[in-house]
Amino acid sequence: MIENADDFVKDITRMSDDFDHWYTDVVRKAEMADYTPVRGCMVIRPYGYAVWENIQRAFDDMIKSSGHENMYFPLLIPEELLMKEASHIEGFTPEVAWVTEAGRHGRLDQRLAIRPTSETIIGTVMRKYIQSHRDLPQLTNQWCNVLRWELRTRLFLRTAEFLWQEGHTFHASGQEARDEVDLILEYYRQISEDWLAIPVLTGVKSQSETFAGAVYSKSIEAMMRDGQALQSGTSHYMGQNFASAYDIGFTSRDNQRELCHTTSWGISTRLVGAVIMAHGDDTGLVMPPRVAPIQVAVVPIFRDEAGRALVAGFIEGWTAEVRGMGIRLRVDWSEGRPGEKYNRWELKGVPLRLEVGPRDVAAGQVVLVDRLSREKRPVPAAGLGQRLRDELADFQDALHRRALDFRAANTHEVSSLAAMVAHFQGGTGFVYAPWCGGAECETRVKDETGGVTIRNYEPEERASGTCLVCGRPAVHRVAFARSY
RNA sequence: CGGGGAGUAGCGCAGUCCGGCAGCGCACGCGCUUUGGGAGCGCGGGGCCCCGGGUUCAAAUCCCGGCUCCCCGACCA
Repeated sequence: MIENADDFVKDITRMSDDFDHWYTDVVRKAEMADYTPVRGCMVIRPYGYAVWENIQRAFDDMIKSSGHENMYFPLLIPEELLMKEASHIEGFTPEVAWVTEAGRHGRLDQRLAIRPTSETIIGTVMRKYIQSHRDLPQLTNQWCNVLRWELRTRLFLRTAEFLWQEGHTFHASGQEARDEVDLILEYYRQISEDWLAIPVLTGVKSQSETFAGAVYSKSIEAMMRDGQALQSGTSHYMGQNFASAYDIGFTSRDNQRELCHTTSWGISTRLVGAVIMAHGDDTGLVMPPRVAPIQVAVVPIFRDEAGRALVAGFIEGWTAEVRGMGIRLRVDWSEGRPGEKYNRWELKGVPLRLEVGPRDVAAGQVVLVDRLSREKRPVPAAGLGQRLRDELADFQDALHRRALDFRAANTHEVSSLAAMVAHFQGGTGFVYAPWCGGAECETRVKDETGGVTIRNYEPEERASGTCLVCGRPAVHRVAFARSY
């Protein structure tokens, strides 16, 4: 591993040599995030945080358009509250951190959990606001941090503390709650595919991977460039499990006391890691334009003060127009040679670069370079804003198409456990197989392959053939993969 | 929580075995020359050698105790 301090591509471990080290090198050298003195906790640096902010904005707009409202709930959850829903406790207790002292003068009569997720406190609070069927549905969301004491951490993908949104909704009927789960899953698909250019499998999780306390969980599953799957968002139907444990009820139209049906759903800063691992290459990051903090980097080239002034005047001639079209453009006036800047912006994955020197000024043009092909194309300065807008849209599409092609090339189909095991001896990617629905067969695959699991499946899709493990009639066609 | 590795300048490391002036590369500051794919030369600043004890004339180095981080597994968004 090369770990020199200078922030250049020559110091990034090659992806093909060691994907894990490549990832860590890129995250740190592109100034996305870094380690801190706090165990398992990262600092998200401005360039990484800006990506998260863009994701936040996009998703926040989506949920508000369908009537969801943001709230904020306490970070600390009294032990008694956390402990009401049996399977939820079982799932989360191992990774919960506790506050057991409260300063010099404070007294705690019970310890307080630092939220690992907020079903318990939100349910407890929201029950006060739900009396009648007229109060439903309640469509709440909060943007916050949570803490889960993970033993093994990885920047963005798994840290003890992370940022996310958690939606929690309360409904009068099960059907309405199940529709909510599907609506949010569709939003997540759009965020991933339309904004991040990462194709995903949408579907339901097997029972063993269902959220602690849920009736069923759905997910979006993306493929990283090492062929491993990344669960990138989840949407859960809780049935009346939480409503029952926390007594979240309402009076129905015909004056009957009924329990709510609830959902919860979340996406996190893990999505930033997904962008890095789904699109990056040996040169560094590749940012999808729609969430790229900088969409166009301009590198001025000049020899002396006179040249500098000439180039500066030329650039000023069109930056206002470009920015006015909502394009995030940055002119790099920092010291340093052009070559150094080319490499820095490529490392950071900026989709488009404009090189502008005296020759270009004379010709009334700029040299356009895109991060995918890295070919140099002269384009006229006249109408540059529209040209850049088109190029960014094309780039977004090309990146998505590349990811689709990559996934297709790394997706396979098998019909027997032997074939599954053989594939994952050295192989990666998604492997579809018919499955009977039995947990034992799922476990068997995991044991025999050393960790391959069912990512998700389309519940409506009926499988033909027989279960890859037990040979009984198959019920579902499911996607298997190694996952993060 | 098991196994492994590492804490020395902002970053990456050598020095530790065999005790004896605190080093190298990059980064950083200044000057000059440069600038269309990672510039060159010169000068310069910067240290709680992870923490606490012990041994010794003398400890980055040896001994004892502790802390932290990273990697690999099992667990997880």
